[in-house]
Amino acid sequence: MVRTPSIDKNGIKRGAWSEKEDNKLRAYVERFGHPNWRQLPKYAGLMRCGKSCRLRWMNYLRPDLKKGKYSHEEEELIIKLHKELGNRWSAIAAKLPGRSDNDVKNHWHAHLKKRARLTNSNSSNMEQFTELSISGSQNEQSSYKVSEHEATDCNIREVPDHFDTPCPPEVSSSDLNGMDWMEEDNYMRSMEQFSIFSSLEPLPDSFSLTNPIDNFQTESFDHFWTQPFDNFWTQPFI
DNA sequence: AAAAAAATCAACCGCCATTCA
DNA sequence: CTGAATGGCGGTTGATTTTTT
Repeated sequence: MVRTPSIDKNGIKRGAWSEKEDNKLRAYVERFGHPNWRQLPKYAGLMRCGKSCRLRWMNYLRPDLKKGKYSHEEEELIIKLHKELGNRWSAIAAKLPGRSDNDVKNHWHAHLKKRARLTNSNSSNMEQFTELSISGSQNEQSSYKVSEHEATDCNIREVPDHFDTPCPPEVSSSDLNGMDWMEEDNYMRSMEQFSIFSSLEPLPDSFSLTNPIDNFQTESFDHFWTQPFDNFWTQPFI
């Protein structure tokens, strides 16, 4: 159900995400946040575009995501909200804690569209509606099993708190093929960066002091920008 | 048992709104 | 004001799985 992994002409990886990539992205976002999605993959050691990283996080890795079957209440709410808001999936998803817009949209097209249409066109015929609801539920038994299985396989909460990727990504000469000097420099730096932060569990205080995100939260903007960038090359990004 | 059809859902694409220099 | 960069959104695709024939 996922697209075959491939690498495009710019060296950007596409298609299904591997567990290793998920771990890198999760570790990075949980530690440093995501103030800039476009820059993130470079510093997280991912050969993905920022858009792809954002999508993966929002629709799959976010720790508050709810997996598995939709409750009857959730489905009724989606139908009601869709009637009010139309195809504004993000607005609808915002009312359903733990559900992403993509997930809600998929569920609508797969399960609810037909039901909503029937409810609208034949709202007086409750018998027919009930019958369709029951057959829908039977179909969903199988999809629920799949979801449950997938959730067990991929559930973030099942993975130990400290993800198991202590080793930095390997750098081979083939990785550098086709890169100009600047890309190569950035890539090598990101590898170094990754190896630094992933090998420290937990990070020492001295590192967190130079973490720009922490500084943004605790120091004034001016104070932050007047600090010397002693270890500029090993900071995540600014 | 095999083939065909339908269902599923993660991922991609293109567009638009916002921000910032 | 303008244009580039970025984030976010909705529509669509396509590989895989499940169901039906």
